[in-house]
Amino acid sequence: MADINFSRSAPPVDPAAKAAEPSGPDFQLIELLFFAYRDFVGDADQMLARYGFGRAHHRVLYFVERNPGIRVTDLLDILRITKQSLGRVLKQLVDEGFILQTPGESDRRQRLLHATRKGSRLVQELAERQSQRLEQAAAGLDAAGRAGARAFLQNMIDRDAPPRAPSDDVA
Amino acid sequence: MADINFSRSAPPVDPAAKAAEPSGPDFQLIELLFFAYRDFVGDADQMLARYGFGRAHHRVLYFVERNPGIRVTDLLDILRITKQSLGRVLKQLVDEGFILQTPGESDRRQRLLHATRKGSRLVQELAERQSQRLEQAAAGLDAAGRAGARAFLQNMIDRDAPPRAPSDDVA
DNA sequence: AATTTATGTCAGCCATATTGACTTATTCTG
DNA sequence: CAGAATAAGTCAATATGGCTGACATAAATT
Repeated sequence: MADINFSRSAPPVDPAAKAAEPSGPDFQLIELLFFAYRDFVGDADQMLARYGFGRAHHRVLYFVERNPGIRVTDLLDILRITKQSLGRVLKQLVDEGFILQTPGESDRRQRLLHATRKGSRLVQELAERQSQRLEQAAAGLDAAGRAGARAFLQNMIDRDAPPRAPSDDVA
Repeated sequence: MADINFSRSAPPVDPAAKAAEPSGPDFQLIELLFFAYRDFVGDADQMLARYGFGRAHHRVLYFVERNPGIRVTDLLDILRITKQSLGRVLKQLVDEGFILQTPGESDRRQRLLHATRKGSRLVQELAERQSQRLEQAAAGLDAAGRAGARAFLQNMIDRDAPPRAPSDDVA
């Protein structure tokens, strides 16, 4: 694969060519994000396959573990998927004992979601593997660099949760 | 959605709680990556929909634009998909005049790929929109922070392109 | 009592990816 | 040169994870 222009090989951008500012889009950074995220989720994909799960299961289980007792509606808002899409993977996670549903105390229509011990353990395993990659990536950086990386990602996120049309799906 | 534990709302991690180190996986950073990447690709998705394209088309067109004259095999190696998957979107991009195929000069089995002017223009538009988000995210950072963000992403990427089994698909 | 809300479900469709099996050119090699 | 290897393409079937639309049920609200 001679002379392919992506991150793993020679950097396409000469760091010394700083003079002419109107250099257009930062292709290097765009590619960095693409490859970094791919490898990042790839870690989890491998482990999930051993359970017969996919990324969708990971996301659901993750946010349930991180938000114990979350309502279905709120989970849908975080994931930004439809309840039909959620339903399929959630059912599997419940059937296989990774998530538990309990009726809401004040509102018994709710089916509040909790990770079981088994579910928590899986989330933990997955997070540890992903965190390992993140720690190694941060290892070469000083405090300012690490803070910068975190702040950069934080700033990339839309401030205002893009408004849902008032009667979207949760109608 | 009271008290949901994700990046947009109150940070789950108290920055002052620095004492006990064995704090486990960095959930905050994991979530930051998830939401940041989602919004990042969301920008492109919107524009692509106007052309009847999806993310797969974007990736193909992007790497062709960035690697003019690339061979199909090398594109497959970058994208890490099968030629059948590539075939579908590549055909559309060629049929609709975004990509051009030219026979290799020394090896006429090759169908070297080039973005047409139309294709380049679309890549540019998409990259500008994505770059705008990246620039805004970097705007609040000093030089050290920006360098840190870039280095962090770079370090997240697997050094060694994970070895393909010697006769994987390109058989 | 009527309406709204929270949740779930059926059916069908789309986009993207996979495996496996073959075909057609063309190049390389013994 | 004959045969093997390589570059590319194609057909068919399947999986995953999304989507829309149409309903159903139970519980809460008005």
